[in-house]
Amino acid sequence: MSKDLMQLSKTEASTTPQYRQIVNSIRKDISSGVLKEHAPLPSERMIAERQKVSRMTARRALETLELEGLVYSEHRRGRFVSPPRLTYDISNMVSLAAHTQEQGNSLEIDVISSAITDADAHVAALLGIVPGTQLYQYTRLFRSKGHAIFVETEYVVASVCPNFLSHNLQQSTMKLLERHHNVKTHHGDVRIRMRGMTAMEAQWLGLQENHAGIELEQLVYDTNNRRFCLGYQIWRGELAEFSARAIVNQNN
Amino acid sequence: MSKDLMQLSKTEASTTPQYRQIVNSIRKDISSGVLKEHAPLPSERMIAERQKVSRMTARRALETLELEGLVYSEHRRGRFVSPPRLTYDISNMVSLAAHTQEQGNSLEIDVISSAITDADAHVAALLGIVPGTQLYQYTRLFRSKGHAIFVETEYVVASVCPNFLSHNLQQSTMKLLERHHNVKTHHGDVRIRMRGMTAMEAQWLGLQENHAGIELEQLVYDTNNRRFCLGYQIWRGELAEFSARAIVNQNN
DNA sequence: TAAATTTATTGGTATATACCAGGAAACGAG
DNA sequence: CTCGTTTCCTGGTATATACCAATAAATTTA
Repeated sequence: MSKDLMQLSKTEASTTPQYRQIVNSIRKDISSGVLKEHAPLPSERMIAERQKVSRMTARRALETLELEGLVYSEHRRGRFVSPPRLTYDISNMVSLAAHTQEQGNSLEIDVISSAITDADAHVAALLGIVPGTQLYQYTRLFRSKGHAIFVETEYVVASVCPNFLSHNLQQSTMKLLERHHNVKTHHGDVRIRMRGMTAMEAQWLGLQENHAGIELEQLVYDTNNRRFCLGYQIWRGELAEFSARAIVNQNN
Repeated sequence: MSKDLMQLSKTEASTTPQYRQIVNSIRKDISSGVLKEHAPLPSERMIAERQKVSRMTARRALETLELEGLVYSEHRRGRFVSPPRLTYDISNMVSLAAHTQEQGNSLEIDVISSAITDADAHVAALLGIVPGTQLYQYTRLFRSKGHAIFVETEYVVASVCPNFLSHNLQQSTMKLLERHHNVKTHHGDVRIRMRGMTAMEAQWLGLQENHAGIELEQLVYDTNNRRFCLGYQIWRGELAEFSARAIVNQNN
């Protein structure tokens, strides 16, 4: 046994699990720039063969990198290096698109569906309306440079904006409401939580079911302190970063 | 083949993967209350035997439930039902402990370590000080009803609060700074992101490496608009929910 | 050339097996 | 009754194998 190998056996080789050694090696390749953003990683079988491990071990290594957020997987296409996170200022509810473009990132919007629906118990409770009230509901996919970032579903109280769905929804809906329906956004109550994606959400984003995501719930109030919109964004967890400014309450 | 089985084969049995059927069945047990919060789930081997699947399949089912946030795993002890999330209002930087207790939840604080250190490049850049500046650094574990929730590491500029570490750190440090060092918190810049836990963090929280977590970074300013504290909280992802109020900027 | 088909590659699901290491409870000795 | 040891149970790591399903590229066909 060479001196080098003996060194290894005292440090990494013996104590660190094999799959974790693979993780470390790939992590190095990513941080050093050998693997650039959106570059495909070697496949499970490739790693298994080259590193002389079973495919399941290679797989475990790649899944670990996904958990860490360094890598994402497109369903049955392969795994790729995650790009840097997109920071979303939660104070900026009015025009995410414009703001993102200022940061130098493009932001494309696809309308997946739009419809008139009746409020179910959950939505009604949050919006403070009676169940059954008419709502406009629409789901949109947000992409940056062609890569899907998050999906948003919004529920708007229909009575405040007749014929709302006749607008082109590939733009800020808050601005639409202000311009055409005289609804001025005053503030929003925001909640952020982590959860796995549903089959549908994963499909929209081109990922696999249960991909780790961050949900952002927004309950939007107008200047008369009336709730008129409820929105749910589900972000690819590895891409999201939320920023906010917290002001300390004086009478504390 | 019985009529029941034929029904199944058209709906779940044939199309849905076995591990996902197990997931669904356990999910039902949780939502229906058969399995209560912190109750132990059946072990991998138990599920494998009872459902007549291999242990790896049972394991996959349990890992999926972890990803969904319904279940958490304590290192080599077993898996348990996640309790409801704890909501943390990010505007309330001053006294999380007091606020949490108002909600009816206890919050215990353990001091894991505390020391005097020199600012590294990263911390220095965020705090706007020169690298090497003296800092107080301490790490604390926050628990509710005995269950670990998150770990926090804070860096406080030493010059603003001489002998800070002589205080009992099992309380709000912002209040300590205000009371004893005349440092008044004015606001904080907060960032929230998802990431896997390091080996150390996982150990502190009694979880396994790479458990999905949410990191909350807080850069705290005093009333003179000077940055004096940088904090990192890493929450168990399945337990965290962050709330905030976003005020729309008038000149938008 | 354009459309349809075949083929190779990728990840997804699943089994059966083996050994290791940490935690907890049962047990036995002082 | 308490302290230390043993034993059992848990998840953690790892291999080797098999077949499926979706994608994408290569190839054939019209």
